[in-house]
Amino acid sequence: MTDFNSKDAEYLSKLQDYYANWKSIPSYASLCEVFGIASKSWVKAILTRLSEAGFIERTPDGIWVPMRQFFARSLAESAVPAGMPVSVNSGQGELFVIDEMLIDTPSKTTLIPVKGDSMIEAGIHDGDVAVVEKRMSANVGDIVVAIVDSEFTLKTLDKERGKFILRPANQAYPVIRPQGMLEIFGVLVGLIRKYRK
Amino acid sequence: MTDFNSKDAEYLSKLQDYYANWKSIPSYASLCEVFGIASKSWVKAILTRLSEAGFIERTPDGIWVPMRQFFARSLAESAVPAGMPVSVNSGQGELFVIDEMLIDTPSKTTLIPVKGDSMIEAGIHDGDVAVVEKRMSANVGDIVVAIVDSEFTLKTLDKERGKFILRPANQAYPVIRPQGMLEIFGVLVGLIRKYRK
DNA sequence: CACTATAAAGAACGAACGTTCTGTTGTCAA
DNA sequence: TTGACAACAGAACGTTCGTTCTTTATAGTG
Repeated sequence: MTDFNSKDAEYLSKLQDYYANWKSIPSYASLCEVFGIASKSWVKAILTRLSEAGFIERTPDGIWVPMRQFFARSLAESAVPAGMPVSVNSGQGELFVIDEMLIDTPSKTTLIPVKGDSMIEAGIHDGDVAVVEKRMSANVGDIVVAIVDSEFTLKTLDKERGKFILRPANQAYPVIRPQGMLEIFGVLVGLIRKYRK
Repeated sequence: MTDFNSKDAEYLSKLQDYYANWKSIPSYASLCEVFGIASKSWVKAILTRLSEAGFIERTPDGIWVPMRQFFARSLAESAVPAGMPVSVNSGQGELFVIDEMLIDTPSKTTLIPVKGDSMIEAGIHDGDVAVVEKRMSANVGDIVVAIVDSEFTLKTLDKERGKFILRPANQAYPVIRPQGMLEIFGVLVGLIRKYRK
């Protein structure tokens, strides 16, 4: 048994595509097709290495399922894809979310914890989890996740004298008028909140 | 093959208990234990009747999974249990929610669509889905689902001169001072919102 | 008492699955 | 040229699963 290597990174990528919208439980035979190989035993060897590297794990049923960090490398550090059961650490306890509506474009949807209360008047609180669909463009009035000073910020998209601005839903926060191009990460499509017990 | 009968209602009840916090995929052999019988073929006959009655269905993998109305009879019409993958029709699209933290007491947790804006200052909007843990009692400061005039209402629990009152988070709504016993349905433990696309 | 429907047990069988072991390439360095 | 190793392919085996068929026990009814 060898270690995780560059070849395994290819298989990891294929497995990510598979898990992004899996409709059936993976078996070694079906994963042969996913990997494009013919050997069940080699599939097992690959999966074993991927699990030793911490990307997947086995349920008590023996089913290979992805772990939290499975998709982490391809996304921002705080973002986790929806469209499949993933765990998001939002304060205490874990929250699992599957959104059927989002399954169509699963890799485009991420969950991002909300920090601060700049959108509190829109009912979006500190600690809420935002369900965000990754898109480059948005419409005026949409609540968007924009990248300002290389940080995520959640604001309402608006237009002022022909230029896009980011409007907070909190009087205490200033309107953001970005110089040049406005970099939009995605559009808010859902929200999840958790009350402490 | 006979129709759904009273005996099947017993099995339905046992199946509800099983699905409330299933940790493994059901097989005919494992469901023998759930039902307390020894015959796989009879398990299949039972499941077939339950599916014809609309309580469960089979996935393309052949796995028996509960349908939406599976738990409906034991709960209020608008309430659906969390703790397992269920579908909640909240406006457009379906929303699937599993909450690991709630799995411990799954049958006690329900999802209830929020109507009205009496809690809007607490960031709870019309159309949001409230995750409610069914409890008879609550603490002052908790947001509770109470039954007032045989209707669900979501308010903050407070105390005034030794008596419990229900305080809305909206100036336009009055404080509710129930006569006699205050009937509490449950405590708000989570919130889910969905923005139209 | 005989008859019949219901409720369940149990055997039998093939297909699918996971696991292990052995065999076959291809590559690369010594 | 040979040896070693990585990257697979494929056979073999035991187990589990779902399905179907047959048989048995129980309860009710005329």
